[in-house]
Amino acid sequence: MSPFQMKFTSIMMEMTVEEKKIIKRLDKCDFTEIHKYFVDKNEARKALPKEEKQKLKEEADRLQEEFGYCILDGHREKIGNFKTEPPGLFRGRGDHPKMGMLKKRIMPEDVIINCSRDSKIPEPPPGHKWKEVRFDNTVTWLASWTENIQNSIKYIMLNPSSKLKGEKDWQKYEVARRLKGVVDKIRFQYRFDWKSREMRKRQRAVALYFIDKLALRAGNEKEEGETADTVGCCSLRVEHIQLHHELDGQEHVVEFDFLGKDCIRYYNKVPVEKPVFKNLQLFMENKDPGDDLFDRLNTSTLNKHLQDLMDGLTAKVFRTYNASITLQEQLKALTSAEDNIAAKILSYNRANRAVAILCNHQRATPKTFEKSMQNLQTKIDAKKEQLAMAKQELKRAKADAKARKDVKSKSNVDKKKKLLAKLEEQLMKLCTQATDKEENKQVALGTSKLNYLDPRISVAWCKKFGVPVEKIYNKTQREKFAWAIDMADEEFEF
DNA sequence: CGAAAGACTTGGAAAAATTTTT
DNA sequence: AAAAATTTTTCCAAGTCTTTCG
Repeated sequence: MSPFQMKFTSIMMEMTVEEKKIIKRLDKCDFTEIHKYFVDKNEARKALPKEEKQKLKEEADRLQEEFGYCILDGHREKIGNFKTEPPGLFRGRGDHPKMGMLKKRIMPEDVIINCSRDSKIPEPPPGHKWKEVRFDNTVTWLASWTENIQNSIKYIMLNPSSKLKGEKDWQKYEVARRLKGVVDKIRFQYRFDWKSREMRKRQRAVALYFIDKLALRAGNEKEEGETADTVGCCSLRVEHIQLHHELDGQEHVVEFDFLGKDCIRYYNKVPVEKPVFKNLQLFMENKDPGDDLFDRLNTSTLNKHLQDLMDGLTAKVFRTYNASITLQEQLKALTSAEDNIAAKILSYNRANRAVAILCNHQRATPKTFEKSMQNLQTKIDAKKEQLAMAKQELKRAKADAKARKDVKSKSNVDKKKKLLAKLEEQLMKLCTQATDKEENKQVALGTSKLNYLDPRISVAWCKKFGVPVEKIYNKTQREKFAWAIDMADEEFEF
């Protein structure tokens, strides 16, 4: 049974009286034919002749050109998502209570346009009207509508390459850099608060320790039954941790096991400082598994406290700070100036990976992983064979040169030496690739690279070690991080 | 004040595009 | 030139945090 056959009430509601006469139970329906119809349609599109595909692409480009840009403060800026989302079945992630509900088509009558008073106001499609046209320059969105599944607002906003988003991004990292200046004090403070007479403070201090040490998310409370059951730091429940006085030779170990954002599992066994352990025991006393671990704490009181410690400080700043500082430290520790470019890039990826692991950015093992690993191994074996051959040839050439002592045979030795060196370098590169791939099997690097790592750290590293920025950031990423590429020299320090 | 609404950032998977291999 | 592998882009949410409302 497909996941969607679980939840059909919203579809039943959309059916006409006539349809309801024919279809009484959706779970008894056979959908294989309609499924096949869409699969075939997809195939047909793929099999289209070249010219037809070209035409389709041109049409898409035309749409992008006409609707994909706006003028902000006199500059033409790219829009991130310039189309509304099409109707369809809501999937959601993990065990979502609303899975399979019908997502309705967005009509012009649902859409609010936000633009300048003196701009050319976009025309609604013929025969339609916008819900509203407003001129609010205190917000950044260009259009919005309310989506019918969660009843939340969706927005049309600018692309990350825009000046507006770039400046916001820069600000974000500047806040994180300010945290660097006060983090020692804050750490001292929360250690002190572990002993507070007030339970409220103790919980806050332990939670903050987790957020800082383990890069947990804040964990806002969620409306039950509206979304999948996931948690962050403040919303952890007793059932999500287990205490071990001693485990695998370590003392005071906390075993975390819970579903975080997007239902990604967080599993970790962490030795903690003794007062934390004692406090956790206290927090768990006389509670059921389903009870809140931090019953005297929520994200808004935590953030209020953080605001008092530093202007602009919130829980997520710790994630940004710890991610960026980790990248910087790891790059420093792993990079050697005398390495070749491939080895330096491996070092970069490893530093990036350390951050992704800290932030728990996981991915499913790619479907083709095993095979592609095997292919790589085959290449390595072939290269090794070539190398062995080249070694023999060099040996022979040397013997030959020794016997004949002429110019020609000497230059032949040089040639063989060069070949050998080239093959060795190629083998090294392949092995490096294999290592990188294996270590990256279940780690997703993209999110940290895009959202947590101050791009100036990477740019400075590139400049310092002579690695072209294109090796680290692709075109889109370079556009997003244009501000940093512009700004950072090799001396930049986070 | 707490709850709801609003605005904006962060997230992995799937689709599409591009590159490499056969 | 087709197929396979890899990289990039799109998709569609799901979080965080701020503002507004009752």
